[in-house]
Amino acid sequence: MTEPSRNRVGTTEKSLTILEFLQREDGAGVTEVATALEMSKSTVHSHLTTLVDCGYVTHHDKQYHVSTKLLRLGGRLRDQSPLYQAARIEMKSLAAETDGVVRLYLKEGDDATMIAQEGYYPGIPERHLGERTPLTESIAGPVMLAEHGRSDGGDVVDGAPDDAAEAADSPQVDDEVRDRFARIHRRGYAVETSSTSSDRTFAGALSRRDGAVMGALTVTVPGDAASPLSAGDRLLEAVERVELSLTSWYDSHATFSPKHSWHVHSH
Amino acid sequence: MTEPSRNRVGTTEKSLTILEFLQREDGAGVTEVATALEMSKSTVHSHLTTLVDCGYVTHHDKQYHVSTKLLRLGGRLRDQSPLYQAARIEMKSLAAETDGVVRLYLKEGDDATMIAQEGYYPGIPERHLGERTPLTESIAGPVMLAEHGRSDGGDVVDGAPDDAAEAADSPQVDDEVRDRFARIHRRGYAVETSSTSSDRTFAGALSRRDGAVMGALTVTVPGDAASPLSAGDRLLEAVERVELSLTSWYDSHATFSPKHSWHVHSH
DNA sequence: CATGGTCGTTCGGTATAGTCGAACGAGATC
DNA sequence: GATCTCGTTCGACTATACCGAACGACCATG
Repeated sequence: MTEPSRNRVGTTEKSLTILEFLQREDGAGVTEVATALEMSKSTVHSHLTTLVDCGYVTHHDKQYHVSTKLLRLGGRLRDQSPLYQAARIEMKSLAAETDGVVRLYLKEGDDATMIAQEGYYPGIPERHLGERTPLTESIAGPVMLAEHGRSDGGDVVDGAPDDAAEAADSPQVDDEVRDRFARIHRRGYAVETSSTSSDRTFAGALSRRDGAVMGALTVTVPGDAASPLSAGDRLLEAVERVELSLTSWYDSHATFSPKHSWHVHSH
Repeated sequence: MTEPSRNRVGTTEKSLTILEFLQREDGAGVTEVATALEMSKSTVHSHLTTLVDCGYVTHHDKQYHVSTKLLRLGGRLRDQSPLYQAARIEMKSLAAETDGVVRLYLKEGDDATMIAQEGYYPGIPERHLGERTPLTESIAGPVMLAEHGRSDGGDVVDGAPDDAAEAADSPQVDDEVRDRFARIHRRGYAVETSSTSSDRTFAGALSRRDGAVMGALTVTVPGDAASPLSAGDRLLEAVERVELSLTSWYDSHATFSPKHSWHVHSH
């Protein structure tokens, strides 16, 4: 937030700060924004009218709210991503057969972003659309780190200075992480039981044929589910089918589309 | 787009234009943006670095893409909306029982925005998350207009100068619109058969207890579905349950929260 | 009915900062 | 190794974003 490099265009930065403030506060008035962000009322008013004119903010009854334009722009990004295109069908059938909640994560850098969700039951641990969590948290991350390590062929923990190394920076947890990764490798997926509820979550990594980890697929079933065991096996089937569809997508789109490298974010 | 009023902060407007250009083009380089938007390269570079620093754009391999931050901000907006909170559970069960695709629309002004989707089958008419369509198109709109007219008690077509009046501005289609609305009133929901495929879509309006139309619920089933008749009845059940949950939400949150008026947009 | 308070909005002066063109360096292509 | 293209940096100019003050509306309160 505080300027790390000498970029430019502080005006845009200010507008986006106001936008995110409206997001956090679920709407606000002019003076409310001005006092909170320590700006003059007239400046805030200018920025808000600009955001309204551009369609990012609505202005009803002296209250400014963020509009659905952000959802529209973000939704188009998701709908166009090959990962979502490849996973849509399997997410639906996986959720239907396991009667659980299926979530699709996109790996970007050292974080995992939840970009799609299928199915719902009350009491499930909340996870918001677009929520970004570090790879070291919440099974979807570790399963990708483990898969990333396996694709390199060597040991992950004390191997190359990788993303995975950050997950095992403290030596005393080396064995623990190593064991966890070994278990993931053996089964092909990871399991986690919720600490608050009795829900079980199964997670599998989605890799391209060249080994690049693109994301992860997750299915959460309630503790009193009919057959919690088969959920893991069913997840593996879904993962394989998604990967198959994913590689076929890349094969068909590999012909001259340098623009659609679709951010592998490998380093 | 072209300045309708003398607002302010043209810089922000320029940044957002660049952002939307990246959205449309699925990523681009500096000069590509500069030539397309008729700006100097240095200016574009400044704006892009700012957007990157704020997290709205990623910068990999000399290509700038919009990031998932838009999805995150838009997703939080959706997840916090009472309409989505009230409809989540019913959307899931409705999709499971009809084996179709359930969509939730939010009424904002004279448009309907698709904010949630549950279920999927290949070949379904595409509709993107956050997509905004006029109320006169695509059943979700008309069903809201019809419900809006009913809540006013009078005839919609030549009644008060309302939102609905715009749907019937041309006199020769008055009867057609009136008949359609009457049919919707009689059954409680609207039906539409896809012109391209044989899919059938059932739509019902979601109103608050005071009569304000908040949105619409939609279920699309393939033409060769098992029991297409029951989908409409099942939809009605879902609509009633969502409305029940919605009014209870407003009752519990009515106690001093002027900020969460949640844009009824009735104007 | 009057009045003090709050809020949103408008207006013009001033100095900040966003814009532009030119120049530099890296990378690819032939 | 030469030439083109692209991304990035730098400095000067001036457009323009910022601010404070003032105005009008709207609610409470006396």
